[in-house]
Amino acid sequence: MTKKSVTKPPAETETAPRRRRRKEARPAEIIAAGMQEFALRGFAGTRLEDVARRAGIAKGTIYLYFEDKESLFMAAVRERVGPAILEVASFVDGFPGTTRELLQLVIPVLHQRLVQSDLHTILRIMIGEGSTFPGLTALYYRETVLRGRELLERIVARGRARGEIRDGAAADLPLVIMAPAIMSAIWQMTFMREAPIPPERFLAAHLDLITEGLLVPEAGR
Amino acid sequence: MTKKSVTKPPAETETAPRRRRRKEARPAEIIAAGMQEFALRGFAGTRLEDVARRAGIAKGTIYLYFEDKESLFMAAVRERVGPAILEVASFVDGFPGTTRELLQLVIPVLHQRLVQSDLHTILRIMIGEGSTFPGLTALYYRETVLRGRELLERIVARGRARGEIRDGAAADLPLVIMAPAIMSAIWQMTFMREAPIPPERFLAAHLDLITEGLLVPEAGR
DNA sequence: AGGCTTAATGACCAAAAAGTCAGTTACGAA
DNA sequence: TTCGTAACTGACTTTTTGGTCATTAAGCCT
Repeated sequence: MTKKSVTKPPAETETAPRRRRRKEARPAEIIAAGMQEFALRGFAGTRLEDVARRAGIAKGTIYLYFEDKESLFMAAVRERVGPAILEVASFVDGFPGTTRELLQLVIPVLHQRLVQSDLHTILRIMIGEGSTFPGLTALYYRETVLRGRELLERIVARGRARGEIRDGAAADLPLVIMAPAIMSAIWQMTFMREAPIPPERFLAAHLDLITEGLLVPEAGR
Repeated sequence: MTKKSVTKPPAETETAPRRRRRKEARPAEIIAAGMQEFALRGFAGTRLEDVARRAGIAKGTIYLYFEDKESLFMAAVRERVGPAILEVASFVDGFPGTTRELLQLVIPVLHQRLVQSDLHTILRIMIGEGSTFPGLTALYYRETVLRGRELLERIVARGRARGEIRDGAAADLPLVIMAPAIMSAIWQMTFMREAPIPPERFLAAHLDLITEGLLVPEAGR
């Protein structure tokens, strides 16, 4: 092996240039490729080399657009997560029906957004590696979790005002309303292989648990 | 720097020997130190060097007792998780009271075991890095998750037989019963810093949601 | 006290992957 | 057509860390 900083001899049909200059399109492509690799290997486990290959560029190009690996991930959070929450929030205000109907509308969307899409990837990375990267966690909390909490709180406040939601510890921590959706996302990512449970079953159980509770109304007190 | 494979010159007060031979105590100590580091940095992020320092030994000593990093983690799962589940399972059989009473007894224990103790560390690593290490996931599913599912299924079957649990999608997927506990564990590990919510609030909301449901019994249908 | 077994050590090795930069080339402007 | 800019490349450097092994010494046995 005596080659040393020698570039490859092209010598082939020069139909399409091997390189393209596409300053505008690159960032989005790199983010997309990054999310796919992050989903596969987690944050620490992802090699920028692989992200580059998936995006069809060289590793160095990534550093043209992003400071480092962490910046890339943060950019992904910003681009993907923001819109999802806003979309759900929009139809809570001014919804005409009962709380039951509202929940039956919102919870499926929650599942769809959390289990489908890239959101579950981000969720997984936050859980698994958040403590190693406090900056990521803070950003994710502000941009996603906090908005989600506000949304749920608005639903509960509305339901209470209409006399449709019981006072009690559950209503005091609206966050728990979405616990089954989170569990579903975790299950799909983690134990799908060992014991497949379709997301629809989680969704059905979720709706049933929240709207009806587990026990028969009159049983024991 | 000209030292080369030269050991340090002791030349100090020879009160206690710097090394001890303690074949029996080491494994447990290494596991304990490992769990602490895993909790702090995740699986991939943990340096065996740090585990060794925490255990007060040299890195090489770890390899005297464990094949590699993965074996160490697996040993930790086996040692910690097994007993916890069995303990809970024991008082479900032959419990005399109502399902409501049983849940009010079981769910707090679930929280305690999941949020306190090392269990939440293992949970976090499974979620975050399980897909990178399928062997770990399979072991964890067999030793923990499956046993937990069986436990919940037994509770639901018992409650149905006594006419205390409603038929419905929630009862068909007993797994969802523990969703709020998992959410609590995740919250403590991940967003504690951003927005502290004490585990007791999750526990209270959990009990309330499972036993009473969210909506007022008669509202809208 | 001397010898022997083996637990324990930590310098070292090799692999992997993040990050750098001198050189290459697409492509718009002159 | 030529030229200059800067997008792009990928070999190289650096850092990090899992895993090895020759050497040391604790502690038992005789």
